[in-house]
Amino acid sequence: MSVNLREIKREFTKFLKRNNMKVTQSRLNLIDLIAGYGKHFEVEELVNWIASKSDRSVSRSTIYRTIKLLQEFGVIKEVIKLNNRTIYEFVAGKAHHDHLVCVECGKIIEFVNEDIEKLQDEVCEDYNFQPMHHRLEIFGVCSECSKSGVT
Amino acid sequence: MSVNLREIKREFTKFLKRNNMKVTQSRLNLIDLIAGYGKHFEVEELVNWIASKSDRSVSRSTIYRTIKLLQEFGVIKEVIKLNNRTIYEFVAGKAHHDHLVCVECGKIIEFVNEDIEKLQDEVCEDYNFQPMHHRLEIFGVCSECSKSGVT
DNA sequence: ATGAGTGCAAAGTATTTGCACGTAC
DNA sequence: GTACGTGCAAATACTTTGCACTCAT
Repeated sequence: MSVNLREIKREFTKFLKRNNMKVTQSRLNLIDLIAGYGKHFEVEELVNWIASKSDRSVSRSTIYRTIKLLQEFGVIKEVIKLNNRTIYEFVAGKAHHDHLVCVECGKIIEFVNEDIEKLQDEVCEDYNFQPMHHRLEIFGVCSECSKSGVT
Repeated sequence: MSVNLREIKREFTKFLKRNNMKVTQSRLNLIDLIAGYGKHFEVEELVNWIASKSDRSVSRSTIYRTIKLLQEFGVIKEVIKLNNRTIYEFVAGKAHHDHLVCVECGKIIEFVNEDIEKLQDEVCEDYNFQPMHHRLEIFGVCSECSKSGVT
């Protein structure tokens, strides 16, 4: 499924105006770039990838600053926190999902489970807690690694 | 429920010997200290708290090094990763649980939900993924903060 | 006696920030 | 024209590491 980037940028533009922020090339470009990267990413990785493309450069600082905005706007999420690494994902147009993380090869598997979501909502109700977002990371060994590795 | 620290230290001693590591005062003390601290903690917090106690000092380096061992041994877990903070918990003797984190006041609420655990196992089976551990963080606003704050 | 553990200070990462300059409005 | 955004380099925060000394075995 490919999302409509034009639509996202139009909405992001509204979001920026609504918050009295400026609609800059960097900000709009970053949406294209992150969407173009097309997979889970870390900032360092993204910085290097963007630098490797001749056009539309965006500095590390602006990337950090814009990622925060895009998180507020809701198209990017911090999906994995492993050791001191932060792995982000462009989630626009995707159903909410959680992740299996292979500690051997680093592979990230996305899964959707409505029942888990429902149970979480129930827990929150029990505690009168208003959930904003959540992160479920299951760390383990993927099928390929458990096949090959004896460990 | 209060855990039997003596028993934990005895087991940790075995663990160290099994791994050809030395059973030092620092390592055993840290178990007492962390258990004595009695709540979720960050390293900086723990360092300061330990420094404030006159006896049994343990350096920051050793704390970091020992926390890793205690995680392997299984009595400590990284339960929350928020921004660039890592919050640990002494989990020995506690049933597995997950956390609600109030983004307003920082309060951490523990909850247990067997059904969520079961569903996670099912997901892992579906993907032939061998789970080792997981972390479920639900971020939101606790009952007290939603009462008081208009935001 | 010996090698692993400890504490310190230095180095390494990841992220944030001050400031001068550029650009959207 | 003005204020916000950007890029750079410096600063910060957290964690790891090299090394000399200490302690468990």
